[in-house]
Amino acid sequence: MTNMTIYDISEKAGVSIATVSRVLNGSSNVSEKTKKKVLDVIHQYEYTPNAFARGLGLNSMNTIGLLCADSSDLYLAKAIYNIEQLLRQNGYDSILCCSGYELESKKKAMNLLITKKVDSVICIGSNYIYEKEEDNQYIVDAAAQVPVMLLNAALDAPNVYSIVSDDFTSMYEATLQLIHSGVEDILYFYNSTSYSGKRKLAGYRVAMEENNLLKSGNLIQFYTGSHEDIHAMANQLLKAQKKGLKFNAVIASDDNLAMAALKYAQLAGLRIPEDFSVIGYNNSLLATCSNPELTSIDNKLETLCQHLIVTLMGVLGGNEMPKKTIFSGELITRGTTPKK
Amino acid sequence: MTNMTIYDISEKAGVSIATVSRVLNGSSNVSEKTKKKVLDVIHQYEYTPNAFARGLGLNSMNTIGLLCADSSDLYLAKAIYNIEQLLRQNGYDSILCCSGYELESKKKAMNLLITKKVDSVICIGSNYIYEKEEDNQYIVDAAAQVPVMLLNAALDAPNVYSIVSDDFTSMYEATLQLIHSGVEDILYFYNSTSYSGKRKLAGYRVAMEENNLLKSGNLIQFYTGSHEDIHAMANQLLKAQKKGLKFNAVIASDDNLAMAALKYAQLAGLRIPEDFSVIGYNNSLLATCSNPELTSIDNKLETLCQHLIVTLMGVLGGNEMPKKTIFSGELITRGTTPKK
DNA sequence: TTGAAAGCGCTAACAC
DNA sequence: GTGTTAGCGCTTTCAA
Repeated sequence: MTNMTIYDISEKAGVSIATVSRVLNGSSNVSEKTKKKVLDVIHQYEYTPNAFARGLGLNSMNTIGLLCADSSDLYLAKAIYNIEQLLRQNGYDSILCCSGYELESKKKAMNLLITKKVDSVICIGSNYIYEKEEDNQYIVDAAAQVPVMLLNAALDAPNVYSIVSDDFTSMYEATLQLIHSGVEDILYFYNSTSYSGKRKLAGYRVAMEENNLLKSGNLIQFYTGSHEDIHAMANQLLKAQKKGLKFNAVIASDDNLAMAALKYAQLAGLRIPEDFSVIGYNNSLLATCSNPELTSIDNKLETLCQHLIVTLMGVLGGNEMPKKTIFSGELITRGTTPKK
Repeated sequence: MTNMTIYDISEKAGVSIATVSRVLNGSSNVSEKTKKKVLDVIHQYEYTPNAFARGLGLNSMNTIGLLCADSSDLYLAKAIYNIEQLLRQNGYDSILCCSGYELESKKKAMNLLITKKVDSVICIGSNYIYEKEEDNQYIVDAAAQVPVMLLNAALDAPNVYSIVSDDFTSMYEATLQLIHSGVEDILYFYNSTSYSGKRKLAGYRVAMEENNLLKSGNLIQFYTGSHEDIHAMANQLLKAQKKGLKFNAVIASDDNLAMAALKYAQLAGLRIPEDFSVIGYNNSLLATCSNPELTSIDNKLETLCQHLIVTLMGVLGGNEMPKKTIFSGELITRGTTPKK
């Protein structure tokens, strides 16, 4: 029998609703005898408390809001999965909201989550933080209500906690390594000016400039099309080459773009890695699918997620927690870069 | 100012809470004048109704539960994304639960959703339906409470609605086409015995048997490892070949497995498609990443999702809706199969 | 250790 | 067209 109330149970068990409530919430002030009596009835009727009523009283549903631009993005999807699991292990449920990439729709999604009385919201992906300070106001506003966790992005504001991978250093070192192996005309291929997007670009840029290799601004190529349209990406590289741009390597801000670089090389008849090198980012499934397999930067997503949840649980538990945590990435060398 | 109640608003606007409630819910029985007055106050104070209180009264939160085994699966993630968007367009929110692949954890996740008083639950992916009838009881039980929607799976039970792609026919025709182009030793590579998994296998099997080509049971290879471990998959094929199994084509039950087949061909030094053909399933991002690009079956995920939502909205609106809807897939021919 | 009762914020039936 | 009021099911003081 379902849809029973606490009154039904109290009646069947011959106690008051307060006692039932105490048993339900594990209060210590109940005698073992009555506790057992109540529990028996509860199990017998498979009673489960009404979450709304509980929420109304407590103003919380033990639910965390998950915000992500696009759950079909390989990287974000993986993050969602990890976070979801970890939350459940900690007794929390999650509500997912796919907000899309526009600021306005992000604001809307954020509000929706807040309306739902989530205990915190986790922004998954660096695209939630913008360059202009004013564009991040919606995060600050939300943080006035509940703690806001940022995965792969950072913002210095009250009640906002950032967990990031050190994209700058990862990219810097990957670029340097490629340079040291003798490759000089390295094109940077990216599609996001988000927090992490800028950090990555900076890592590449600094490494190149330190070696006086950033000869042309065209070596930095921004792609604006669909995240899944490998052909469009590859065409952009092809076009750049036809315009006379010289490059014999591509460092990409994600593995999708790197796949396109591989495709470009194939169309241009270049041998990998002899004539042409490619480095991706995220170390996703794509990296082991391609031929040759893709050298890619692993930014330790699982570690980030774990730490995010640890931090969140600390915050919800009323503890002082670090406002920003930084992890290091790691270059996974495979077949698209020259062997040392 | 946040955390205001309907009482605060009614006071400021000089009306009763009932009138505020009416304005909130768009009831027609309010004069334009008072309506505007109330709306002004609401906007001024940025008041938003408490979702719990509303839920308590209505016993609904306009929320749909999404059940999916693993949101990091490329295919499932895409489905989630589509469904999420469509639901929001229809004024519904969604709660995602990643259940994992074990029956027990699926039952738990299903119960959690029901406890949350969702208005319906959508099971995303064929793995929610099992061969044994008793293993599907949890679906039947859930359907006693709220309508259950099945994406890519089917179950004949009250209040359960199935939206499926005709996997049997898709696979049958793809196999036939490969046979007609002169390929005979076709290996079937799969990793799921779910509803749709069985239908796909059957399509292959019938096509092969009709042509007397299913010479060895070993031509049907079941893979049990991780969905993401391309190397393990490829190794299984390599091992089969070394054991003397003869095959010059692989039809896979998803694109991941097909990627592994491509990798196998490369390791075995086979030319594609001259010596070796591959057909995948899902027409995912992977299909355009590989080299050569993968011939794959598109099962029209977006169409399925759209129809699922249309059906769900019908059901929630109290209309009679079809219990089972079937769509056709389409073979997208690319570089891994012989040109006609 | 237990019970009675006052909310929590909203909706909807009913009265005016 | 508007107001009054009785729930919705639970948690939590406060008394006993």
